[in-house]
Amino acid sequence: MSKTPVWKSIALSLTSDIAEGRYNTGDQLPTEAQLAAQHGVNRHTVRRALSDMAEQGLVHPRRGAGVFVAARPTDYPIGKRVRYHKSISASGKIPGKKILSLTTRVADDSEAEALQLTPGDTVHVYDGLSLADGQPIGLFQSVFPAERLPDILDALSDTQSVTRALQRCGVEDYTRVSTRLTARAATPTQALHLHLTEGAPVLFSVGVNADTTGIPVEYGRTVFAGERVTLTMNED
Amino acid sequence: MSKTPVWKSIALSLTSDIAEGRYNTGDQLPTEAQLAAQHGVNRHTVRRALSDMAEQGLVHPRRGAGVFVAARPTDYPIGKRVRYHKSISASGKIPGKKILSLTTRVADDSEAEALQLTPGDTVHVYDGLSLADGQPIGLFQSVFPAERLPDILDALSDTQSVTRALQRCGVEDYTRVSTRLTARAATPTQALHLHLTEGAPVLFSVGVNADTTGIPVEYGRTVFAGERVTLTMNED
DNA sequence: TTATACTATACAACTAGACAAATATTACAC
DNA sequence: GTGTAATATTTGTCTAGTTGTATAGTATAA
Repeated sequence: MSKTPVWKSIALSLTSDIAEGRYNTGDQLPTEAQLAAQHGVNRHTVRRALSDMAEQGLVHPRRGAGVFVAARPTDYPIGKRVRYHKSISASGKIPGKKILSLTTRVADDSEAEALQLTPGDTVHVYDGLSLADGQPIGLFQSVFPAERLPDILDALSDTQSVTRALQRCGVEDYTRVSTRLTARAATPTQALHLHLTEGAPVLFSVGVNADTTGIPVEYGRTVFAGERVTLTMNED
Repeated sequence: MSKTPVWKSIALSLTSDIAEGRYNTGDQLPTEAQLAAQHGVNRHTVRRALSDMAEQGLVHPRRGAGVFVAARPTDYPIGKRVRYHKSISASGKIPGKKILSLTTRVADDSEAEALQLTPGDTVHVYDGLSLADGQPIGLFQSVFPAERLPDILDALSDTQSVTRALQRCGVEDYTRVSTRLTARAATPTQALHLHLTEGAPVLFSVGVNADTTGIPVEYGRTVFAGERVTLTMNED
């Protein structure tokens, strides 16, 4: 899907550098070799970009000396509009949740490992959607050990809150043991739920919460709509 | 009557070659033409197999260069006191950094705010690439207050390490004050550096590090290759 | 008929390396 | 200091190889 040739994006980058005054008229640009290294590309690709700029009269090369800035571009590409993102706290206190399903089944391998269960143990699963101002921002799945928390599903359907449901099941307090994050492309199903186009960037988060004694009580996976969510971590 | 398509058996054959260690991560596979000749098929059939493997993240083609065996996703811990070099070595990979450019300029608004500077103050800027086993995993920009750390650029070009450069400039220790994360689509330039296709999901991270007295010393922005990086947050 | 799997060919885009030509820098004689 | 030769640096050019893409054709099974 990358229609723009590499050399063109390099030419654009250098052109905007000149336009922004990073290089002035008469200045020598970095050598072709340096530019190639900076952009992680072959020298010939840089030459292709420079020759394009030379044709436009922006730079003029001198063999043995270097490439020099000839003039300012009359018009240059301006940066794309910066989008404003809703800032969501990473602590999990997101206003508005919608229950998609509450089920009970056998734990799969990754769930068993995360919750320190033996294969074959059953788990309660909470699938849901996180909302902010009515807009979907996250699609999550919380997995709980059924033996430890037999009544968690009832508590969840009442409160819709993981924290309060756990409290009602005797887990006074819990802490986040681990969190892993990565960026992915939205699957069709995820795109549907999060009102995104297929392939849009999403934040994929996997985490485990444990009670005060260190025993895991929840294994959560969340897919955030990348364009609508910024996770903020404050260490204090 | 084997129903399995030819390209699939080729993909399986190559996959097992990789699994058996006949090709190691980072190795270049035989060229498409060679593989086509070896299997007695057309190059397009080989390409079909390779594109399937690329989708699974097993291999990573580079136009003009060849097809290379991809590395497993790298765990990248973030938290109060994480140091890139240590954390990557701990994951069994060889860490590296590549300096793209070292410059000095006036701070923009967001930088001034993050570093608690007054508008017009100058900053030193370190653009670079983070590597694990030679593969690019992150494209970063570190901004330092010039007045507080006048010699940081020399220290950086010597050590390539933010931690050691700061130490040499009198900052014995530092901690992460804040981190913000979101998912985005790779721009052409970012895709170029990180060896991704344009529009591939990337993790965008913005963070501030402060010294022991709480004064900001570094404002860092990083773009991680989503398919090669998992951020791990350890709460300690 | 229609879709599929594969073949065949051609060209574009990029990498890789080598060497030539022009220029800049340095060392040294005077 | 000045001029000159030697050396290093930088752009220009060439050849070759590799992946990406587009178009057209063929055999086969549903």
